[in-house]
Amino acid sequence: MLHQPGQIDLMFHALADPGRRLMVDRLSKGPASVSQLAEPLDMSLSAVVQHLQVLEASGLVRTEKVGRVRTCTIEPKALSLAEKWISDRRTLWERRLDRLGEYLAEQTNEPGI
Amino acid sequence: MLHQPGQIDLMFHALADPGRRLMVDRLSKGPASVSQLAEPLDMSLSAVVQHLQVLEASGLVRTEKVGRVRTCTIEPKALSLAEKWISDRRTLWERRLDRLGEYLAEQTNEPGI
DNA sequence: AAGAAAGTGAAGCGGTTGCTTAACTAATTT
DNA sequence: AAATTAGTTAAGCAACCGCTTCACTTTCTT
Repeated sequence: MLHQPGQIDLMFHALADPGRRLMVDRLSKGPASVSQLAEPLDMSLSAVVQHLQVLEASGLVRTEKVGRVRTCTIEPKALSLAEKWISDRRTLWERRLDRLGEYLAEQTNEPGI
Repeated sequence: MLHQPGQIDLMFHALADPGRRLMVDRLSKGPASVSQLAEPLDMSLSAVVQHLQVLEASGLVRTEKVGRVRTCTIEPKALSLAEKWISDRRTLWERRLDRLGEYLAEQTNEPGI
């Protein structure tokens, strides 16, 4: 997956919509056609196609059309990328907290107190 | 169609904006005041405050005002929650892929072929 | 060949978002 | 006490989003 600038923007934008997250959730359980994706989604098929375009543009979902049915699958590498963005920030903060804890422990164990 | 958004909705909505992600990024390096958050952000202080409200409502950022300065910190537990949402879906898919691989290997090693 | 199924594209509409400016409060400096 | 700093709130506006309907194509099924 080529990591062009803006993919993170596209992915987080794509994940911001509850309907699209529901589609990702469905696809995490296995491939599905557009109609299958639409089925639990109280909206028109057309709306689902539009959401799908957003997901595909973000790289989170890959689709292939065979005959008249388009089959959709999630792209785990793209999911990892979003996951990593969050994880990187979280661990940076937690490392900072750890250093602070060590420093405080050091201070209170100082012999001169 | 107004449905009560849960924390996951609020968090992914909050993370969808590049400016807010930049604020989270800044806060991952340590606490900051509102003005410090605004400094690299080519927009008015007022706009930054509004972004901050979105981040705080989502639980991703905690703030505390002392005197006239409000200090902001990120909430790693909230970050983990978003991280876990993605991770859960990704690993579900990857486990599925693994099972499929095992099945295929079994089939091609079948003696009767 | 006729009809149904699966999806696509365009136009349009109302609600939401991100931003601005301006007027304001409260805390700190001078 | 006056000025400055730090932030807050409200009003308003342009752009964007999610959705609908309708017209359409392509691919199966009968």
